[in-house]
Amino acid sequence: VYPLHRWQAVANLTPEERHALTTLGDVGVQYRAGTTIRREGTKVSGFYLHLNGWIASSILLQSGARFIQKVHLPGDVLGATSMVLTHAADTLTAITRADVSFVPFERLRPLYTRLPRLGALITFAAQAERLALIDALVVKGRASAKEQLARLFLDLHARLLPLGAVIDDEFDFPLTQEQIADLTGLTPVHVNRKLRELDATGLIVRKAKRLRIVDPIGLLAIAPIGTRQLRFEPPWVPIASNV
Amino acid sequence: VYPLHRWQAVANLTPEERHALTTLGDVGVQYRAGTTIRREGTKVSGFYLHLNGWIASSILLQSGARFIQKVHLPGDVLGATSMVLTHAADTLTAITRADVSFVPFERLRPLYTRLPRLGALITFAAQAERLALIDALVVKGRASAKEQLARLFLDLHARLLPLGAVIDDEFDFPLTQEQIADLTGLTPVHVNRKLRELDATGLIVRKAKRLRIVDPIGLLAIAPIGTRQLRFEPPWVPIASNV
DNA sequence: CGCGCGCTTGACCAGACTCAACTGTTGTGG
DNA sequence: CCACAACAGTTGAGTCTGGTCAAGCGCGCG
Repeated sequence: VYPLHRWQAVANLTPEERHALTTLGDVGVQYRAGTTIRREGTKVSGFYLHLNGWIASSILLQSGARFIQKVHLPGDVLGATSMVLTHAADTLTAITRADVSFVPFERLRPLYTRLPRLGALITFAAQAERLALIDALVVKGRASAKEQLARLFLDLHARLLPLGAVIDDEFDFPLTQEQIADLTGLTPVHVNRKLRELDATGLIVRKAKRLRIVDPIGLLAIAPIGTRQLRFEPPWVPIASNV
Repeated sequence: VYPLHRWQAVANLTPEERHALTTLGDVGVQYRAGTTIRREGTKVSGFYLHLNGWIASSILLQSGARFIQKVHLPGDVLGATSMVLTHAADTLTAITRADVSFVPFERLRPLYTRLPRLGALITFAAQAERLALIDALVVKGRASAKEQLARLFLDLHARLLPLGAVIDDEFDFPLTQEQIADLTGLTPVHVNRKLRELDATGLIVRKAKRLRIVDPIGLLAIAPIGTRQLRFEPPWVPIASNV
């Protein structure tokens, strides 16, 4: 089932809207770890709702290098940027075993005409993702390797929290160091060194695909940018009719 | 007047829609070069339509460093990401003398309810910007200084073209090297060296705040990523009623 | 006409990369 | 249940891209 926490964090959904969102996608499909869900450059006819697991959205450069634009978690909307294109902009790869639900683009059309609030909330989601990208860009542009890693861990922590996947500041962390490298734009070797450094400084503990944030305040002090608070029901979103 | 080319490139607007867009903003306000239009962290109540000139959207890091997230050109929508926040995410600064038209957020609400196609096109615009950010992020993450500069020039060239501001692959280029540095995440000194290198290689010519792309093919070969073609009237945008 | 900002250049430094070897872990098939 | 292959992680040595600091230059504006 598609979790609605991302939507409910920014608006009170009417039963009708909630129903429209939960029935939006096809039946869930499971992918094994390492499997490709959708490849960059293929024709696109829809996007995906993220039900379960971790999924990477990556892009290839002319040089053949790969960059992971974002690690997606349950509740996210996947591959929606490609709705302005004919061919997919990014490759979606299952990091762990993962479940997604496909949504043909056409199915959005009635949302805009019949449930304008949802149309506005789709804009909201896009803008929120855009903001996250701006932050990522700023960090990539002006922060050191260690600062980037600190931000990555805090970001994942904050996003896993509403999923109930964080216990005592510790959570499953399935990313390999190579994937962290593709995510930060660093090399695997350098990622390794800086990770051990963070570890040695007592800020984090890594063990068997789990990560524990030992010193959240210390990490926050390193992080190059603050966290953002999304606005609930902003004044441009139409008002719910039947609440 | 607010130029609609960005919108008309992706959809056939009805007269009603065109009217709604052109009457969306307040009367234009002019800012002198170097002036701040809106500062990061201040309360936001609306966004801006970009009428004229060059405008930078920048963000400060904890360290005090500045990063220019994007250079905006006429026809752009400015500061719209902050519509999901209470306080502005970015600072808008006029690079040249520039004109903008303010739009209170509330004014978008009737667009979603009464002109659902425009609601969908606002989502479209947000997704297109998001895509541009993904590309910028990928480039920042995996490209060398020279590659980044090549991409910057090609990007500006492509965006200035529909404005009629490019003559014989030459256009006004008001950015200082310090601003280019803030835009690429490099230092002004390094920007200078790489610019002269591009110049010496015969790829570009700089003179008196103008830039000429001498060897577009050569630049394209250096650029780390291709250009994207936006889809016209994608199948999720509601169909125009009275065309 | 001169002052200041933006551009240029040089010398040196450092963070991150490359290459390469080695270790530990995991999962799989005999 | 063990052997081993494959892969992830670790470590070291040397290099290079880009950063830092500092000084000089020149155009354009007041």
